[in-house]
Amino acid sequence: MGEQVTPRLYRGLRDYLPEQMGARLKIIDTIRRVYENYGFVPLGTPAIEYLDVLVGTGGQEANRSIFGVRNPEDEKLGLRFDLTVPLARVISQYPELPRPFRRYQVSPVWRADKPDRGRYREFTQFDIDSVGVETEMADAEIMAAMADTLTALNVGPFRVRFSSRMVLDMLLRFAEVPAVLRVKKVVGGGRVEKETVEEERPGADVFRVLDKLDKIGMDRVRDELTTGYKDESGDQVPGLGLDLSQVKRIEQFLAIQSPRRGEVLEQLERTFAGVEGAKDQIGVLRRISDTLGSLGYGDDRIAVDLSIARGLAYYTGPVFEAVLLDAPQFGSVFGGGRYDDLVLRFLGERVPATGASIGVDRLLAALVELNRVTLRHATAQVLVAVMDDTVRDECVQMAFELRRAGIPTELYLGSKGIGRQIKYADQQRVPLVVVYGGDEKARGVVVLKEMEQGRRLAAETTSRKEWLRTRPGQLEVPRADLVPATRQLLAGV
RNA sequence: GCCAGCGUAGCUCAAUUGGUAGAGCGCUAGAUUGUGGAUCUAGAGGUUACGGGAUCGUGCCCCGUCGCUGGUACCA
Repeated sequence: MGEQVTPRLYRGLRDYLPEQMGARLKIIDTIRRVYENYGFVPLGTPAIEYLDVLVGTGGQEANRSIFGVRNPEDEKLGLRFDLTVPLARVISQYPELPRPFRRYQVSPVWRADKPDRGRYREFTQFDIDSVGVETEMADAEIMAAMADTLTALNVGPFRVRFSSRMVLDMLLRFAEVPAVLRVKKVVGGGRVEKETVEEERPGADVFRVLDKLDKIGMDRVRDELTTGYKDESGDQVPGLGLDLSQVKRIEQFLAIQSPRRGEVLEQLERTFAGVEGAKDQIGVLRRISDTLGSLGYGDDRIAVDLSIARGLAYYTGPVFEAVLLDAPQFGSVFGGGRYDDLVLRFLGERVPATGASIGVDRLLAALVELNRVTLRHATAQVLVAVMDDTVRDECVQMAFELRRAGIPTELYLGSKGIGRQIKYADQQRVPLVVVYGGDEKARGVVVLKEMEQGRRLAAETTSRKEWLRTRPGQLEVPRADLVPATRQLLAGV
């Protein structure tokens, strides 16, 4: 025999054992129902794409943490890192597709990042996007679908928040932040000698810092915008070198907060009164807010939050994200926005598009933590136990009667005794067990065992004799009534 | 990527100043005359992450690799 191989999983990847997989599929079904209710149509694309399709000809795969793929022809291939780039390719490749093209797609994506709590190298995204629509009604519709999805998923209280990339661009103008910042940065440490170098950073780097506001607080944000600071571990965090008047204006902007959407927008309009183009952009947000309001999406579920700074490189208009209020540590479970440059790379033209993406795995992790999903190993509602060979044929018959009646049923195919069989059902949380042996056969009945009820009653007795005598949670029905009696019991479970 | 800590049975952990590994839970089988729980009995399961070094001798010390955890950076 050859050398044995250690069974193991590449870091950042997971198996989905039946319990988790069942819960995932349920989540996916629920989301899909909502998306189809909005009339989005399904799309599928391959996991593997040409590298230049993924990253453009610039070849920045290093900082995009793409997994490469080796093939026999030695071509430059990679695994998709999101579902939006494949969508852009499809839009460009099939001009015959109807516009607007409103599609949903649920697929795994891969990123070669450092795995972290709730962050994996393979994870599944479920996206909706509307391509070819200019109107902000499309953005409002995406947010409504986000809210409806989270409601359908029974995640508990949540908040969808939105802002706009344009608003943040205006902030740079308002605070007079230049397009290019010169940043002093310490490199090295450890075995390499430390030295200070100067680096050019885009003005939009300000947003990267603002995004940390929740996490590190205003004092630290102020430090990082100006001179930098040393954190607990002694690491020097470089500052962006802004001056105090610039920071003051940014703080003035960040102070615009209210649980009421209308109020935030009013304040913003006042603050940005002198900024060119501000009125138009704020008008877009106001129309979105009004539309949502008239549809019954109140301030409790959807809010305007100017601190959202997600994914700026790529968005060109409204941006949205959703957080679970009972599980804020999971961050944004659902996010998106408008990105009108989607197809530029392929077609050289602008095609307006807006959409959102929900992280199925992060969501499941949050729901497990919140105790809002039941992890059940079994799909069967009924286990037909087999007492011995003399009743085997009839047990097989019964199992198929139940299946043909549409009741998910497992027929016990192992070789253990009746006690083990019931334990097997117990461990997998199969709610009902059919027991049928010589006694039942002689009397023309079957025994239906309600496992959950038995579990409760078992706690009340310590004597096995008593436990066996009462046989908690069992009832006998005529053999002929198997299917209707089972159906009735399951309705009560 | 960087910093720190950790890595002993499926899980949670124990093992006195270095003297060649143990418990609970779980699992398996059985008993309680055809029933989950409780109880009782028995059993399986570990090259102490991996590789090297120092030592008469190491789970324990040193070096390296890998993995995990926390922090930090990154996150289209």
